[in-house]
Amino acid sequence: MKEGPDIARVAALLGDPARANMLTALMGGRALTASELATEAGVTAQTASSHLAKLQDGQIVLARKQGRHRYFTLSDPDIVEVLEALMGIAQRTGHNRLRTGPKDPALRRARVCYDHLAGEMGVVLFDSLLARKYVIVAPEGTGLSNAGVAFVRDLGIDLESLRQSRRPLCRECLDWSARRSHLAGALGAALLDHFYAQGWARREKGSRVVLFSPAGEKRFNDICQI
Amino acid sequence: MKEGPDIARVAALLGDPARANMLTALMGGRALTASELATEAGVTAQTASSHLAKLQDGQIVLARKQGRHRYFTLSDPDIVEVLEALMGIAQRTGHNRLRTGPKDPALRRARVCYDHLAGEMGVVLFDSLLARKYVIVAPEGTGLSNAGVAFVRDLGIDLESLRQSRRPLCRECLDWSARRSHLAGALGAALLDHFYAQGWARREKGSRVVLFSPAGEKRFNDICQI
DNA sequence: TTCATCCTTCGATGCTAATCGAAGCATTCC
DNA sequence: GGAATGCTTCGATTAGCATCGAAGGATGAA
Repeated sequence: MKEGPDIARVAALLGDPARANMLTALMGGRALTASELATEAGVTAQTASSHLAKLQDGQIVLARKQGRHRYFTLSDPDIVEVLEALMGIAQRTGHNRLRTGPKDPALRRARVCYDHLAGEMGVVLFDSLLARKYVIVAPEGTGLSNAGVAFVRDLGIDLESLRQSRRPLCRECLDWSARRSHLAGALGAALLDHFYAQGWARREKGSRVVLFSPAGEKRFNDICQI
Repeated sequence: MKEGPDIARVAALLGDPARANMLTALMGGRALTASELATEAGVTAQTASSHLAKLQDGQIVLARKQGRHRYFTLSDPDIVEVLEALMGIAQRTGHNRLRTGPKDPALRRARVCYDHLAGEMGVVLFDSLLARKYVIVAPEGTGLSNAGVAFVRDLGIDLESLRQSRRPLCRECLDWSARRSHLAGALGAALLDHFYAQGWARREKGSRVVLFSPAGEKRFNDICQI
């Protein structure tokens, strides 16, 4: 009644179906325009505009104007985490809007969580990095060991430029489908980019699914090998 | 639009002020009756009953009938985590319902997060356990090292009975005030109980604040000493 | 049994907010 | 310049839901 931050205002922002659809779409990581989000949410442009104003006011999304378009992104990694956590609860309590189809297993297998890899393959990757002590979880924050630095360099990823961003290099993100953590942060994003660049995987159009080619999956398993 | 669990239903449940007040009260960890929750939320018993039915239906809370009372608790550690995470966002975006008073600093210092210690002191405790490698964060779950087992035994805590519960022994929980993790799980709860039992600390009545006595804080610092 | 307490159900009310049509800016394209 | 596109503002409508009064079970106390 009297102490603590006000959950209700934030939760109410996420609690409208149209807004939730928009946010789920933004979990795909690409910046989307107001009209794309309107389509995703299944509402008209006017309605979407009103919703987006509220989300922006509540600092859930960021807007960037470019030409006559306005591109929206999620404002903060914490938002991404809360959304994934909410998905976990929704899932467990049987509130899913899945039309059970081929998408469902594929989503669990490998999907984009904003800009990094989630799903079973994301968890496998994270676990293998932890098991080899390439990634260390410490009180002052998760980070790379010396061996981890070498591993990332060997993959051909430019660590220096990653370190220059204000974004934390490594970050845990709880996975709603696997109920385990996967790797987020600048490195998480860079690894997924690497998979794309090497042609191991690509995004399925219009969804969060990440499709690995047979050869790509083999290479992926190789680098996860302990 | 078509894939992934339905965030909106869950978030909407948390997004009503009355329900959010109830849930915040339940973060105190004690089971509360329907009428207590009505008072916390500032609504009549009828209204509270309707809200509680929804929360129960959505599997956010559990009800246990005892005599003519119905006691409610949060249903799941994941719910606790989501609530704390939402508090973090609400806080950062300046949506707090704090009447800035002495409570605020005290809440940041030490408070109950369901049934374990949170706030600065909770974070200090967790960090010190990690630094001494008493608690190990591993892919297959957070756990106690042999040294950690000895440490806990020395405190006079019965580990065997803790292990017998289905609840995980160690668990990380993100702290909204410190933006760092503190220790949850059966051990987290047992440690806080220990602090109470030793007379080092007590609950402030009607709030989540944990008050350490000067002597108790000294003892607490001793056991956190590396 | 009778009364009191705790909680729920029912029904009515009222408010909030989502929605969309229509119109108005802003920007880009031709 | 004019037309087209992307987005926002305004206003009116509507639906959903929180709220509470009144009444009805259930449990425990006397």
